[in-house]
Amino acid sequence: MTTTPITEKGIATRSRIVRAAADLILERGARGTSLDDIRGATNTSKSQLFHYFPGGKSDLVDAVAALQTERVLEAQRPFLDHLDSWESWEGWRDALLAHYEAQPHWGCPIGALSAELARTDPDHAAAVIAHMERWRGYLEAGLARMAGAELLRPGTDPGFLSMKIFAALHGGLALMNTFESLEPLRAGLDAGLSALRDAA
Amino acid sequence: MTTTPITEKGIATRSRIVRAAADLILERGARGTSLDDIRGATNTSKSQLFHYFPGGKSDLVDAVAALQTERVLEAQRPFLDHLDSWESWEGWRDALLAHYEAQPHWGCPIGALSAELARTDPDHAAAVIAHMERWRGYLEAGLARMAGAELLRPGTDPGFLSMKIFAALHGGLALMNTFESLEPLRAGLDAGLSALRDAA
DNA sequence: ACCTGGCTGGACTGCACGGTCCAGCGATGT
DNA sequence: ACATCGCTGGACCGTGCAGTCCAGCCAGGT
Repeated sequence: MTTTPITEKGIATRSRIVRAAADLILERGARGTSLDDIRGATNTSKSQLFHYFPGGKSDLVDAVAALQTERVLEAQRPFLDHLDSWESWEGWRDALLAHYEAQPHWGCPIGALSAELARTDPDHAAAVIAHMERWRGYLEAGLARMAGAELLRPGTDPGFLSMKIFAALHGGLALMNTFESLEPLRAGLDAGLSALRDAA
Repeated sequence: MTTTPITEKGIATRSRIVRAAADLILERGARGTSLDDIRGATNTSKSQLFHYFPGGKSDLVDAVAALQTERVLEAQRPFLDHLDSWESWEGWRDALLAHYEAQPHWGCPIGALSAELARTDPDHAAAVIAHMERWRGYLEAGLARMAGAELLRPGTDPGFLSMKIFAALHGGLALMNTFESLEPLRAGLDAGLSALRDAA
C-alpha cells in the first residue's frame, strides 16, 4: 500500500523517491540499499519516505519493481505486441540490446530483485513472479499467433518455447551483470532466436 | 584466508560449518544469512566461526562459493571434460537436470551469489567471476575441439557459442529460482542445445 | 488574518548483526 | 601427573538500520 500524493509538489517528491530508489537498488540490490541512502540521494527526510510509503521499505521496493517492469516492457514496444513475425523478433532483440546498453548499470532490475527476494520474502516474490509472467506472456502470445498461422512446426508448444526464449534472455541478463559486459546478453538473445528458428 | 584445522575433529567441524552455511546461503542468500543462523544450524559458537574463518563472514562466503563450484562441476562429470560430441552434450544436459532436481532448493548457488555480490563487493565478485569463467571454459574447450574436428560450421567462434549455451543454461537456473520449478531449466538447456545445433 | 491539511526536517528508539575477548575443555605427548 | 595446544562456549560491544514521533513549514481557502 502506498499513499497517493495530492498536490503537484507531492507527486514530484514521490516520483523522485521512487526513481532514485530504483537506481540505487539496481546498483546495490534491495538489501544493500538503506533508507538513509535513498534519503541522501533525494534530499528528503525519513518522514517523507514513510509519508508516501506507509509500509516502509517493503512498499518502496514494490513501487520500484512496478516502475522497472513498466520501463522494460515499454522499451520493448512496439515489437512486444506483435511478436508473430521474424522481423518483429529481430526488432525486439535490437530494442532490448539498446535498452540495456543505455541503462546506468548492468543487469536486469526485475531479475535481480527476483533472485534476491524470491527466497526470503514470499509477498514480494508473488509480485515479482507476476511481473515475470506478464512479460513472458507477451512472448507466448506472439508464438501462439505464429502457431495459428502455421509458421511453427506442428506440435510446438508456445508456452514451452516462450520459456526457452525467456530463459535464454534472462541468462544473458544475469551474466551481463556478472561479467559487466553486453556480450552475454547478445549471446543469450542469439540462443533464444536459435530456439525459435529450431521450431520454425 | 581460512585457518586449516589440524585435528580430525577440527576438520569435521569446519566442514560442518561450510556445508550448513552453503545450504542456508542457497536458501536465503548471503546477506539474508546471519552468523547466528549458521551458528544455530551447526551447534557451534561464534568463536569457532572466527577460529576457522579469521576474516569472518567474508571468508566463509568465499569457502561456500568454492564448495558450490566444486559440487556443480563434479555433478557434470564425466561429460564436462568431453563436450565434443552430440552424445556428451546430451549426457551433460541430463546430468545437470538430475543435479539441480536433487538439490535442496531451487536455483544456482553460484549464480545467486554472483547476482547478489557482483554489484557490491568487488573482491568476492572477482572470485565468483573466476568460477564462472572456469565453468564456461569447459564448454568452450569442448566446442573448440568440435570446431577442430570440423563438426561445427566454419567460422563459428567457440567462445561466443559457449557463451550462448552458458547464458541459456543460467537463464534456466535463474528462472528456476523464480518459478520454483525445474521446467525453466529444461527450457534453458533446450535453447542452449538449439544454439549448438544451429552451429553444426 | 487565520485556519486547515498536505508536506517536511530531523532527533530518537529498538534491534539485529558482525566482530571481539577470554575463560575454559579435552586429547595427545612426555 | 602434567603441560601443551587445538578447540569450544558464550558474554559482550559498536554500529548501522528500519521505523517512530512530533514540531514545524507553506500553500489555498474563507
